[in-house]
Amino acid sequence: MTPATTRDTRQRMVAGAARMIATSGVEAMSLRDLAEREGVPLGSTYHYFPGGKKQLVDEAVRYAGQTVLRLIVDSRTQSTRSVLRVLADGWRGVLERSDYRTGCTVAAAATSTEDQHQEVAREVFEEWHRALSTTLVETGVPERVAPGVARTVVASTEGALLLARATRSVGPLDEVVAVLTDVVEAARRLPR
Amino acid sequence: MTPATTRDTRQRMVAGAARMIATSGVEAMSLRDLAEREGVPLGSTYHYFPGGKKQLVDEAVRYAGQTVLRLIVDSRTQSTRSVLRVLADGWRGVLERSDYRTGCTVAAAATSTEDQHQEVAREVFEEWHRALSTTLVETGVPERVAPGVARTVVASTEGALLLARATRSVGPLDEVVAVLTDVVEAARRLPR
DNA sequence: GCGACTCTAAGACACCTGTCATAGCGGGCG
DNA sequence: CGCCCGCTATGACAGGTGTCTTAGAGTCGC
Repeated sequence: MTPATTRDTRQRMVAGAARMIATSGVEAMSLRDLAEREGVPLGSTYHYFPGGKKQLVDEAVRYAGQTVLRLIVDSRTQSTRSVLRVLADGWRGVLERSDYRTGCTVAAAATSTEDQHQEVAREVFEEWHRALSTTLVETGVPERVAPGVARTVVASTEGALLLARATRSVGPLDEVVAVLTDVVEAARRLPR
Repeated sequence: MTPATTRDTRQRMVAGAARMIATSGVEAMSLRDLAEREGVPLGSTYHYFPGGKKQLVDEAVRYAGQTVLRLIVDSRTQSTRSVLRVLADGWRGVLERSDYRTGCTVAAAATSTEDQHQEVAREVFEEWHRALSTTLVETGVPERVAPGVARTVVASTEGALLLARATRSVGPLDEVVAVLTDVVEAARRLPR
């Protein structure tokens, strides 16, 4: 076996924390629960994360952010499916796999009481927005309106996720994506 | 003095809880903090709310929901300002008064770990959606597309609120409302 | 005035939280 | 082999949480 234990345990904690945060929120995520659920010792938490829970949360949020960012960036090459569809399918999977209990890790960080986590959430949201803007421009949306449309896509996706969790159905997500698709199509027809 | 103490103290707790939930989330809202901040005795909590924290939270969420619902319904009469502007101005006030720390009580309930609170959030969201749908239809949006547009308005407003908090600026709210306005206008031009 | 009842005051209870210290296992390197 | 060091295991600590009890103050109607 490779000396993968270290990286492995650490990575497992980050991924597990991301999921738990997306389900319960930052404050309600307990280190004991996480350690138990991931089968790692609680005592080791401060070995891997000397900064304690705050550091672990920040890394989890960045990790979750990168996962979504990759979705957005990768969608640029597969021209058959639009960014909207890729995003919607990704979130649909998260919702269905968790029985509509898990949402967005970054959104949870944004509503944390800790300023530090809100700041990280801000940075991730900004990354998403930039990538989305670029993608939209590349698919024919005028540069002038792309930022506003991209912001709306980010916002309404997060909102739809919220409604989907409360409703325990993907309905809201589908409805919102349908409207959003029209918005992007209309934007593409605008004069450059 | 009128015997307003009872109603007063109770009402103060509900309103205070709504604000604290919108700021810190359901789980992070502490009954001790609330009692101290509102100048009411902690011991009396279970006199007014025999169901404990859960009952208080549910009432706070319904109270916050009704406040927004009234905004939507009332906007029907004042024809000069569209629902979107009324909603945006309301949220802008909440954000600015709290230094971008307070969001939506109902959204906080929707991300709670307690199923009971998620259910209440669902009901409130549904109320908003119905009222908004009706308003949109009355202002010329075809009945066929109104539900989808209304859902998108609710979702993107919630999402914009999230982004505004993380960004500590009303920018996202304004951007989203601008796009949303175009969406509604376009919907009005659709064949009935 | 007096009884009844609403509300307050204070505190105790069990539980859970993040944090950290200390002792011990275990395997890779010299 | 023997040492060192990354990692684990265990448990303690202080502080915070929702909850509930018990005793007392205050006030209203009769």
